[in-house]
Amino acid sequence: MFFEVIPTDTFLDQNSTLVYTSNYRYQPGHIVLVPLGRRTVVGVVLRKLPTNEATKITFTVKSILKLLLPVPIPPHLLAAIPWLAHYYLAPISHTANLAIPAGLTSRGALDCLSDPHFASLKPSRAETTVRERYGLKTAHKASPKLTEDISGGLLKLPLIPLNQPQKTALQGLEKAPSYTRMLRGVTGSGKTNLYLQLTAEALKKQKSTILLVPEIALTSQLVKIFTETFGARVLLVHSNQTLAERRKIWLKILLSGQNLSLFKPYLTPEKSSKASKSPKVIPASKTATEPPLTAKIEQSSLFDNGQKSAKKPNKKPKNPSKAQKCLDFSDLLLTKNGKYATMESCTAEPLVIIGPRSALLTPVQNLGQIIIDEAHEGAYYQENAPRYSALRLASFIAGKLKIPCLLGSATPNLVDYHLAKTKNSLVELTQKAKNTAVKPRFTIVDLKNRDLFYKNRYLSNPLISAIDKNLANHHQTLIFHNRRGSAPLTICEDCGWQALCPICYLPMTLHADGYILTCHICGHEEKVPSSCPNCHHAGIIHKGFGTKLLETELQHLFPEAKIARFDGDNKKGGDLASLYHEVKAGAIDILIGTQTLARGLDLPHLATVGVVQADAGLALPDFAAEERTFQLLAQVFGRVGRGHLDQANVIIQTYQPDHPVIQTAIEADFPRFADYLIKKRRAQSLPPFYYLARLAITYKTEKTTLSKIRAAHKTLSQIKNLTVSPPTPAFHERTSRGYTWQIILKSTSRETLRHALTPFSAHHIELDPPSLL
DNA sequence: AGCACGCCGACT
DNA sequence: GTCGGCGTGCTC
Repeated sequence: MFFEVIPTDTFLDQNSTLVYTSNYRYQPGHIVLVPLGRRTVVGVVLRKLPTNEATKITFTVKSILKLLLPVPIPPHLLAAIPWLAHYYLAPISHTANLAIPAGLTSRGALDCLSDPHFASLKPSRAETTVRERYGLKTAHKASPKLTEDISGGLLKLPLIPLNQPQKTALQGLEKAPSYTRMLRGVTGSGKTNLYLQLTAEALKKQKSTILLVPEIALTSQLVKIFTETFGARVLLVHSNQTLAERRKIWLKILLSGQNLSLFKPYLTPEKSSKASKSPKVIPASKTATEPPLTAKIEQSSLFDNGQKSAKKPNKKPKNPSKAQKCLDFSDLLLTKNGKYATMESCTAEPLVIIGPRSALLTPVQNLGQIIIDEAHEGAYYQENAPRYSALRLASFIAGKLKIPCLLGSATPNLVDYHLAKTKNSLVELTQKAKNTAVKPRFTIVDLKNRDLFYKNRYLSNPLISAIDKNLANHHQTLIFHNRRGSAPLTICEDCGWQALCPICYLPMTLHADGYILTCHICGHEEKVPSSCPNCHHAGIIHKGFGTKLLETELQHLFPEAKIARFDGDNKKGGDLASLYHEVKAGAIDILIGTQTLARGLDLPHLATVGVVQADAGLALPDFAAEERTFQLLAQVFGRVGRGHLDQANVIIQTYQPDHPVIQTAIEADFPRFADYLIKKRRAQSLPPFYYLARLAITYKTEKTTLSKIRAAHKTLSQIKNLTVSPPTPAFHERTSRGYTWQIILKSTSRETLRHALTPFSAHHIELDPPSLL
């Protein structure tokens, strides 16, 4: 039999899959080990080749070496691999990596042999089953409990009853004509409540839910309430987990509700009528001719408890049967009595999986719905290859499984909003659930009017007065500024030398505590030079200002105040949680923060929000700058006026008081903002009216880069229905990999873009970039 | 990723 | 003349 296999960790282009042979009945979705060139890589079985295609094979076919996991990944996940590769013009071997368990890369495959969660699937002498090993209850216990649960005591906490607008919204969502629908609900309108309701309903139907969140923060109310409501059914996936932990969860999801008796058919090789007709076949034993790596893998079966001692490097496998024994799962499933541990009585146990982008690619068997919270968040877009949007992937999966995919946000991305609206799948929740909420009083301070800044150059007089007042009343003030560190630029006054990161060639940010320059891209650190490395002049100066500088200024202005800074710099310290507790308890007077702080914190003692420069984000040369500024401001403003205090005010410092983004953000009028932006986008031929793509070409030398990009430009310019920008140096023009130039492409047809870019698939291609920076 | 193949620059 | 740099292409 011949199988089409998607190899991982290779640079095969677009849709190249490879053909391998085996006598075992592999299923689509099986994760296997295959020889590739001189290497051994992990691959995913896409399908068994039909005989008519198999007979056409002219090349020599190698054998699949081993089955790595007994259960194939679910069909929707398998289908996502070629779909992503096609939709985003990414190498299929890269998209395949997304669907296999964390850390199970070709390089890591050997390590996995010693990973207990992979290796020790073998039962002990006792009658252990795979399910028990993973703490999965067998159905005869779990199943009846579940039904009771839903009608009565399933939920650990009762659901909060929906109010009328929420009920109406729920009905609206049910009526939505497309699988993907959007819930635009203002802060406090009770989106979470709807998510809980939908999840409970899915559980009732024995269906699992994937709930995507931008990131799992310690402070996340959403995670807390879901765990409290659904108990052990909730599985969290997050980046703080070790590879082994994530793999364990991945496996738990895969095996949850699996009927293990299904494995039986392919445990036995087909009583093969000898190697079939035309194609030349290298049997598994022969492929392991030379390298020690192959020999190692062949000898140590994944299911031999990973005893490394059993391996003798350099020793060649003795016979084919030994190698093929890897496929024999009988010891995995055999009980002491020599019977197959059949799981026929098992029913699928529905789960609630909560996690970031990657949680979408967990192997859920009985998926009933996908919910994406804060669907506008940039975290749903994967920045590194393969670049993709979790929203689009979720839509694909939803369509494939004919299940709903719900996008929830107060300030959705324009493209998604427009799409939902035109597809009649937009439901809006415009009322706050609690009527205790107060509308904050907004004060706009024009940064051009320097009379308002005589007390401090960064903080206006009204803002300083407000802080004074709050200190007297033991209320909190939040100072928002979306720039970390002390100063973003360090330059030589004399010769113009600039402190650049030696790796990224981008300006480094001064962190005045410790007097260190840090690259916010790669994390590189170095000391501030005492004199200019270029001209030896002593006049090194720092320009611009960040949160650390504001902290110093505020401490000078209010020496008695307790000040805390929340930004990416103290995030990893782990003290964020304790800091948050202090803040919540009211022990902190002034909070300074970047967007890290803007996200969903509930601050009961907060009376004033001060935005240091509201238009800072608008200056960026990027088509998405306006919507990101609106989203950020809406979030920041939303921190105050939640009904804890009877007074709330927001002070906005800006150079552009009349800018539509600032105006609509103050009025919390998303529809009007969307209307303004959609007109602009139409006029400028930008998304959602045009599709965008970015082609970036990198070479060692500037000369090569230029000649290649010019050639690309010439070719692309000849294509109809395609707008091609002149070649420009990329934002990160110079990196350690070389020089990068780019071309921006626009078209009303995504297909045209894909076609045009296919010949350049070896380069960096980004389709639907959320930003052009 | 690795590895082979092939095309231009400084050397015994 | 060749040794060897890296830029390019291939892996069922």
